Amino acid sequence: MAQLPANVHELTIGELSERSGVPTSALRFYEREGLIRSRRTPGNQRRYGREVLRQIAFIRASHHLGIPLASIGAVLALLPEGVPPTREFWERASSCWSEEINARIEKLERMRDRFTECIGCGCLSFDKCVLVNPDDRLGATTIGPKRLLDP
Amino acid sequence: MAQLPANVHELTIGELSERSGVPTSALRFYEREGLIRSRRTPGNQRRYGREVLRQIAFIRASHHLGIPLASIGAVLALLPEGVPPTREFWERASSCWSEEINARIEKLERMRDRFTECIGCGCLSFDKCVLVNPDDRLGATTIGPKRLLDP
DNA sequence: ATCAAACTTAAACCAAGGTTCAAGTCAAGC
DNA sequence: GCTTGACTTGAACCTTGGTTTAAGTTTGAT
Repeated sequence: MAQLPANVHELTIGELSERSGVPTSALRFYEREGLIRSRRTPGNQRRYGREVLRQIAFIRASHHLGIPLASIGAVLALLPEGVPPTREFWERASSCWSEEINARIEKLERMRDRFTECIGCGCLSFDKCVLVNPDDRLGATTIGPKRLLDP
Repeated sequence: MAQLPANVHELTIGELSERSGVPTSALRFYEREGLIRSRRTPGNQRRYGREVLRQIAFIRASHHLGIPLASIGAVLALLPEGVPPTREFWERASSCWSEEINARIEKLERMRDRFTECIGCGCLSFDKCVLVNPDDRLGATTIGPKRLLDP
């Protein structure tokens, strides 16, 4: 056996993977995409601080909500280095995602109703039906850290 | 100029594209995927019957709802050839999609609430939080023409 | 010093839903 | 019967969120 933690406060990628349940390949991917960071040993291996565990929890939960990684990354980029994020930070992030989800739910409901209506009236035509060729620029809400920056 | 319709009842791919607003590349793709069909001229060019317009309206509306093309194709495959589909057919398809959308909405609502709760209690940990590592096999509803076949 | 386990990288591959391109063929108006 | 725009095909490419593989390096216990 080898590769046990030299430093109690730092995790190898394997340990981080085991504790988080996220494959190492995904962890490296997250790092390439700028969602998490690591220190490197003199031999170029990754070492993670404990705060990364919570960040990964946030990534997974957010991603499971359907938030794109790029948006999650934009929020995590606001985290100051080293300093543990405040609870307020997570709460603001949460409300940010909630709004996003609410918008998505409303959009789905609207579309469902339109579709049923559209089928009901038998139109399903390119001229009249909003669903067939939607100019739905309204639904294009921006996901991002705006509301975190601007409380 | 060239390629005007030889037959009033048939459309070239360009005409179909123009009338439907769907690029020819997408129309060919739909055909490759089995969602629509075409007759061929002796010179191997596609000609479409007018009924295809309505099928494409259905495809676009369904797809805009977030239904995967494969599921849409499975429903369209039930259309008898040549015979114009009954209104009942579209209504059953509609209710099929509505159920799917409702399930998706409910799932989103559940997740939104869990996420807020999870952030609120400050857990966001791998052990306790359902969102971080969900065993959410319940949400894996099958989309398909089952309900159309089995009224 | 040695050894195996764990790590490193780049590159290829997957799904979905197409778009773009190259190279060649068809249809129709004149 | 020629020209020109519309059509044909296959193959490569795109995005997102990763996984897999190959080949090589580091770590730490013995």
